[in-house]
Amino acid sequence: MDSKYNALKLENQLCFPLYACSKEVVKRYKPFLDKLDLTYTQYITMMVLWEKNKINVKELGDCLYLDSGTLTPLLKKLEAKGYLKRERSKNDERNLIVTLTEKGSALKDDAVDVPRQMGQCVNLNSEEIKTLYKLLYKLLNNE
Amino acid sequence: MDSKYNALKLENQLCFPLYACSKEVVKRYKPFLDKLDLTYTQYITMMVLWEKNKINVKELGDCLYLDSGTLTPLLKKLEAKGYLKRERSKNDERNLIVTLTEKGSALKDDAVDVPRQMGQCVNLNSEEIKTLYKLLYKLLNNE
DNA sequence: TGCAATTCTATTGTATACAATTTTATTGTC
DNA sequence: GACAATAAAATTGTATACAATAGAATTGCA
Repeated sequence: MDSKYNALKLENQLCFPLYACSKEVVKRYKPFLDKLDLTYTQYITMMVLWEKNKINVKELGDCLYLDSGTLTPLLKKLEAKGYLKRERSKNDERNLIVTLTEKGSALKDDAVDVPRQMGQCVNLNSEEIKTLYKLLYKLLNNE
Repeated sequence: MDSKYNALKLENQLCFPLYACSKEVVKRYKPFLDKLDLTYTQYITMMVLWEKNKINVKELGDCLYLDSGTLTPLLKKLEAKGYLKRERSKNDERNLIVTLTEKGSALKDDAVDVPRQMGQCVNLNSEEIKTLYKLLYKLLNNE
């Protein structure tokens, strides 16, 4: 049953479970994030802001592995919801600085329970999670 | 430095490296798939067809974790490229059967080298790949 | 200083994803 | 056989992603 095409089978790919798993996990977030009126991408964007308070689009993109083509419309939506402000840097007008508003900051308290709730949707023990985490970052950074 | 917000840091999430890694790996496929004029999603769709030759949209969606909203336009594009045929089942007109064409079948020989080329873009040894693979499927199926 | 190269954000165009709904066909039940 | 329930695709609407390009500001250097 061995052929030169074996490597082309979906079940022999590493990429596919990665792709499918990523979508699946994002989907499991949905019920929790719906309550906050955030999409997954909006959620991880807010996460960065909760840590940094203020950041420009370039740095945000470096954190999230996203470019301005994705971030510009996303940040406009989060601004429309009142969670952040977008304004050009005084020092360098090329930079757009994103700042958390009061409302955006307050949302952090509503979100604080999401990671624990998600943890209960994942049937891996802490050892497995640690291993998976390390392998993913190794692959991501191609060390 | 410990606060109730620690769990909300991006670096403490499992979901994030999963999400970022999935996109990164798809991106590494691009140069190889460009030569075949296939996107990543089109590529994994063709993979299923190379194995099954003939399949309906529902089963294809079960294999790929995609629904008709994604698959219908994608299959129309692959049909336009001449790689497959789309026709209703005679037995049950609800089912749309997707069948590989000669041209689609021939593409398999051009694609056969892609997995090996991709393997060289991934800096994990075979043990790590096996571990990662198992953990991803465990998470995906939530066993 | 002048201006080419670079940097940063926004825009455009294409391709997913997926929830919700609609359309069409088939099944199950009385 | 009528018809409600179910099933499969397609459609609609919204939100990413990202390559390629454009536009504006800044930098570097002859």
